[in-house]
Amino acid sequence: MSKRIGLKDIAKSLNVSVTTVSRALNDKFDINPETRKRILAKAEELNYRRNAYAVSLRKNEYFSIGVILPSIDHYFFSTVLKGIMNKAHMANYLVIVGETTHYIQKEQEIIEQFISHCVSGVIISPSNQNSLTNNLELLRRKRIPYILVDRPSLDVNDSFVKYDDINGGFLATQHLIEQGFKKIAFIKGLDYCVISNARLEGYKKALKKYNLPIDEDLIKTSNHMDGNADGYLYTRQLLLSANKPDAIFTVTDDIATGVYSAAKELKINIPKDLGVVGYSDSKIATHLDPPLTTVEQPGSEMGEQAFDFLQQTIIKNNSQLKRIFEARLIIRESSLKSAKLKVHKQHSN
Amino acid sequence: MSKRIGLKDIAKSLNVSVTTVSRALNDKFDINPETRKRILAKAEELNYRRNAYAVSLRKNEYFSIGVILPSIDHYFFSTVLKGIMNKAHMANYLVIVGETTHYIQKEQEIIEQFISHCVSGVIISPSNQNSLTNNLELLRRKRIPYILVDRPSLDVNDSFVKYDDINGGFLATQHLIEQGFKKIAFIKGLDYCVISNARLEGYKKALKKYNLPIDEDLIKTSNHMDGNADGYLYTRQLLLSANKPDAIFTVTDDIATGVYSAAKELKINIPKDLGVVGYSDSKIATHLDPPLTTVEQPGSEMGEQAFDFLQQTIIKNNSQLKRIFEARLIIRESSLKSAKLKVHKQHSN
DNA sequence: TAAATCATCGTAAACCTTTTCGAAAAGCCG
DNA sequence: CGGCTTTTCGAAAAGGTTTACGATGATTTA
Repeated sequence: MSKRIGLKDIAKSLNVSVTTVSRALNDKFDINPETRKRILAKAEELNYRRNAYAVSLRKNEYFSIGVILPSIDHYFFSTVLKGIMNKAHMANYLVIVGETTHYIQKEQEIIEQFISHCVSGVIISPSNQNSLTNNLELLRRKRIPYILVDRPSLDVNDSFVKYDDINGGFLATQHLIEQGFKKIAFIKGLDYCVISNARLEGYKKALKKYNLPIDEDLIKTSNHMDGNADGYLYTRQLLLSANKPDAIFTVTDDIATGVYSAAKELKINIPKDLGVVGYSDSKIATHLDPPLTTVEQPGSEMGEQAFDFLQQTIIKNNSQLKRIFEARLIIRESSLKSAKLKVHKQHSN
Repeated sequence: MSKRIGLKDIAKSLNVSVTTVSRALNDKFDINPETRKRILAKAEELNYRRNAYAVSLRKNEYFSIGVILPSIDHYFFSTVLKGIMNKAHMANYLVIVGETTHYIQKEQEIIEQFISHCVSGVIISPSNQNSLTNNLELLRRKRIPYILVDRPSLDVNDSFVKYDDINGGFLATQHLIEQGFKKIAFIKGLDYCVISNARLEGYKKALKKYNLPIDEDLIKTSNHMDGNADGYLYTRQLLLSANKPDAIFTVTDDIATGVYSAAKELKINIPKDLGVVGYSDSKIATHLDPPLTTVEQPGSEMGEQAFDFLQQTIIKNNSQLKRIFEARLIIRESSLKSAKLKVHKQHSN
């Protein structure tokens, strides 16, 4: 195994001191341009590379950030990561990634690992609201700045980046109402999922605004593991009941795909007999037949914003940076009872 | 800014030496269990965390690997990353990720960054065949082991993990032929894309085996930037020409979605009037209408295998580890001319 | 010409750990 | 009780780099 070559090796082979070599490579002023040239040439010849560990240790600055995501192959999160990495690369930060696969235990291990590796900051989309308090406390005690992504914070001092899910739910539901659907079901996520609850709140708000009754029988809960299957089952159940809805709003696009399957099986036409609106504008949405109306979630933009916030916090010690992305409805065919696509106002309240 | 606390702080507050503290925290044998307990308690109290940089520097072992992918939000790559991270987490390796967005310049920068950060090894899915030689040379000169993912190597000594794309192309085409399709078009990728060429080879091989003519007019080239659009355009072109095919095999599922769009627009029924087979079994495949027949690419498995290979190379200095994953056709409705799903042998030759 | 300035370089400490070596103290044996 | 091992600990070096400081010789200034 060939030893990694360092400043010492260059110094020895040129009969100068390590300091001089360091000065040459770092473009310091107090060095003879002549020897500088010789050193650079030698460094090139020996294929020298800085040892970032030694540099960081000495200068006490660690140019790396950690990113913690629940699931990396989920399209939304992968775009968030893309946004983060894009900005991070430009700012010369190293990006260390950890995937929790929704286990709080793993989340904690990753955080511990990141702390040991002296990350300058962390961008995290917590797996679970309950775990949040304990695991984030680890970072707080170490005074490592962090930015929450797509999850609201429990601590008022936290910085975060999220979507306006309430308004998202509102816009989706309002759109269905304005299209003439009268009985709108909602398939939501688990009870402790704050995002799902926010969308549910928006859903209810819209119903109230248009004086439609809130029928708890039309609100179903998916356990979020296999959205497709849940969507299928609940849709069957809903469409076969006496209390049949004429539209379904789902908390994720994934669930909406299940709605499609059930509708097709029962020979119910989307959108004429059943309006459908999903959430997230995932890749699938445009490829469904008919294309799915959904609420946009520009993950990449959110990732970039998160990195910007983190960098500001690291450098200027800023705190309480918050950004709520506006919800934007993307209207496609699945919700258009009247075939023509009407222009629709995007904001409410 | 509160200073990071180290061994020294614990030592001072307990009136012992730094060595003793280190021994206690590392469970060495020559330490009094009594003092060990005191030290551990103090470490806990002060919320001490190892400085991984100092440890690595001293022990000269760097437990991290770098992963370089062309595009992180591409579903296949995100599953590869998932597989890698899964194994890496268990083996206690830090995972550093870089995304080239298909720029060889960026790929080089990332590699340089990784070298500086003393990664123990690299898993890379190169952006471009041409860049490969130069950029990998950087790693080779530093004797940093690397595993190629989903790209064949130019150097016979390289370790890699890939799919049997030739057989994949063969199986897909053979399946269409056996379903009764006579005139099968192929929409391929760019000319220098080795993967695309392998699938093309399989396509031709199948045609030859069944004594069907190879018609270059039926072979189209997508530039791989917007598969959907290319698929749409070429399909229109093909279906409107005199030399109309009755089936289309595409080099990616993405392109196949374009085929669907065009077919729907021209009111051509899939699969009755047009058989379609894609490649990759991406998320979309099952949600298309009809569900798309495609060739499987279990990215996660491949990622795990890549990590295993890398670890073996790091530890036992192995080389030339190669694994070619079998191609497996996933038959769905888009290719079933005869409605019944017949059992199909998976291997050829 | 003595003194002051300048350009260039080296010495040594520091960053935080681990590890080798040796030292002190305590226990054991005859 | 003298010599032995055993237990427990500390001093110091090492890992690769940066930096404060001092040193040297050359050049300029008065």
